[in-house]
Amino acid sequence: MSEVPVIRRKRSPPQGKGLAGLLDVAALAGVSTATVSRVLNGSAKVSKTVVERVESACRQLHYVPNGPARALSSRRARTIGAVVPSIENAGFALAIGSLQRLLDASGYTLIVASSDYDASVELRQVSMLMSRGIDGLLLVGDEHAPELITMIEQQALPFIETWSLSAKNACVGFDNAAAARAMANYLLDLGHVHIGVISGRTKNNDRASGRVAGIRTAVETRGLKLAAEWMIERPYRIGEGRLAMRAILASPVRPTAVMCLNDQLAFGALIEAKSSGLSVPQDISITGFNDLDFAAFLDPPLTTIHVPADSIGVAAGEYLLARASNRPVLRVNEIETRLVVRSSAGPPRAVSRQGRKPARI
Amino acid sequence: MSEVPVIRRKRSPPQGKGLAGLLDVAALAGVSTATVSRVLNGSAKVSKTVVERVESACRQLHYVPNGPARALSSRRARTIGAVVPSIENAGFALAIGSLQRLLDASGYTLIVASSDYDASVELRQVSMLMSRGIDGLLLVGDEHAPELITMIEQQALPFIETWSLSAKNACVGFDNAAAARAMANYLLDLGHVHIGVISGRTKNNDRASGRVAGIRTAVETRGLKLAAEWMIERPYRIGEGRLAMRAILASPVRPTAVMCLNDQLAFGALIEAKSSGLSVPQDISITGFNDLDFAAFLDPPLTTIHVPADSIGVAAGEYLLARASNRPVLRVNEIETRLVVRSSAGPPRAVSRQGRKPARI
DNA sequence: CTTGAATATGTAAACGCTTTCATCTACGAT
DNA sequence: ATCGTAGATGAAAGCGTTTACATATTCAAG
Repeated sequence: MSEVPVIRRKRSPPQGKGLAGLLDVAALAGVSTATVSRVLNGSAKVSKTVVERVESACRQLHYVPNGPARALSSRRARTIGAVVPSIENAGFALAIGSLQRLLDASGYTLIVASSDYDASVELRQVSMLMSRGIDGLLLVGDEHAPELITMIEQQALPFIETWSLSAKNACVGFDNAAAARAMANYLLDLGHVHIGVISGRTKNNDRASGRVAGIRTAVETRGLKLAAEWMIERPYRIGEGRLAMRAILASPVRPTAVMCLNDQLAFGALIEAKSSGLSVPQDISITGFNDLDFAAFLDPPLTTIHVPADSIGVAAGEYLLARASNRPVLRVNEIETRLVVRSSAGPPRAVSRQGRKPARI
Repeated sequence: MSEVPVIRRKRSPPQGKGLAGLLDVAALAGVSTATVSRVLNGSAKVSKTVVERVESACRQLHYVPNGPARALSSRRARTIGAVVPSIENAGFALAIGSLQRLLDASGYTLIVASSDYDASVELRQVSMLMSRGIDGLLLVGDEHAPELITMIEQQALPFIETWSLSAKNACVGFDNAAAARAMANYLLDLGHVHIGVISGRTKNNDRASGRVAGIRTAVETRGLKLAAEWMIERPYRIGEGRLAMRAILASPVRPTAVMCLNDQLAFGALIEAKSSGLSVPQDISITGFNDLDFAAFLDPPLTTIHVPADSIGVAAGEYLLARASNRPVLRVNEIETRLVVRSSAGPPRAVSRQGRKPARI
């Protein structure tokens, strides 16, 4: 019951192992830890001589600041989180890459997680990121688990949605419906009447469903309609595009154009069309979406919608950084997409209602 | 000069804003913070009733643990860092994706940074990751800035190198030279004598240089040699592969086979060969490396080396996780690659020393 | 019974920083 | 001289957890 508390230790060998801590730097430089911190963060005026002493001490000791301690003490993690459907998807990889570079240049770190197009996984990932401590969050799309937004707002975490436009949340993206509509109109203008659609999964995916809706609008505006048997939904992969095209070609009446809502699907569709003896675009027109690196190199080069994924990443990063330092921001940042006309789409041969026998399974 | 220290505050409104802290949970559950912590981490036996009270309190308060505080206190960040040359490269994206999923399942977070194939950037990124607090590190290749390894070892940070095999560091990868040698031998066995090589940048890149070395070995073993004018080094991109092929085809004498050390380059090379009127593989054989998703869909399908990038990610993750919990590990984990024979390579037409006029530009 | 493990829980000291105050100098204005 | 003020630095209180150590409590064995 002594009054004197037991001092357990006050660190003498620098930081357990052999790592220098702020205290060691301060001691070497002959100043207080407060001053060292000020020098390191530039958070207050410090005399020139002291700055030099501190910097040299840091160098001598190979001082490496302790992130968690900094985060805990300053209540800022200098970290941004991002949850994308799949990092393996080239578009997202591009955006993430550019975002990462941008953040890095500002001393921020990026943590990426993927939801695999599953809203509940997304929710889990976000809560994990939040408990990790992040100063901002990037999400893809405007369709999430209901608790998601609540949770984010409850903690007052700045966040931005990407790839779509949102009616109420901050966002950087484009009007998926409008872009797809533009492509559909392009085909309609060429004279196509029978249009097939190979889309990505539309569940929990406003980009995919928006694009389909856009096409539908365009088509119906002209008094036409989309045939259900030519509407196929598949994961975004080349092989899947191929299978989807095969199914479409097997239908008794074939469309004269097939819109793929992603370049991978278009790649597969193209392969299948060619390998079943059709020539593109004479026998069938095929279009893509995204304008990935390979699109221009396909045979024939793919007519597609160019989406500047890297700009999305950069814009999202700038927004988040601005929010992190309380700078003013625009809620909506519309990114421009454009129809890239190459040669995988052309006018239909005629009102081709051909009766050729279906392609081989 | 009073003896009684001034108590500045002891938090009453839960955690500044409105976020519940451990203290709040403890209060609600009627236990100490230590017990709550024990329940949350399962780090010690706690009676059933208490566990329930605590869990319910957590739920009621929407308690979200504070990562930085945890990391600081426990000295474990539950975070793994990875520095890859470029996240935009499909191979790395694949590996990172599978690594991320694996770590996620174990409650770990992944932080990815990219070095852009630059050793000094890599060094910077690693030191940034270290100051962020990581429990393990994934690196690509066995060639780094000299200070890098020193720095890592000084902090006793577990790390693993990937994609190559290392003589001294932990690694999961394959023998790049051997894989490329196998491909070269395949071509040599087909009868090719004049072989061109389109490789990635070999500077600071032991994978690329290893592959080139492997080819050289194979060729020289047969008493042949690689012609310098058919050896081109370019960034890993389709367009670059095309340009490289164009240059090779412009040389007075053309090789009968061109080995591309990456599928993107092969893609470009293929396009160029075809568009300059050559048929593949009759006029010229082309091979790739990596077996990316599109390889099987090119025309003709690409003969390439299959590299299971996702397995590399998983194996690296398992290693790091094992190290993090002091489980035993193997230093070297050799991943199997295999030659995938498709149809972009075949026997040379003859001892083709054709004098056709060079392709355009 | 007493003693001693074993078990369950509480207390409070770190963890390595940032940041609020307080202190101390200098120096120009009065 | 005296005071006020601005600028530079130091002292120490947190930040929200984990965890070593201390403190009951329980129960079997001696």
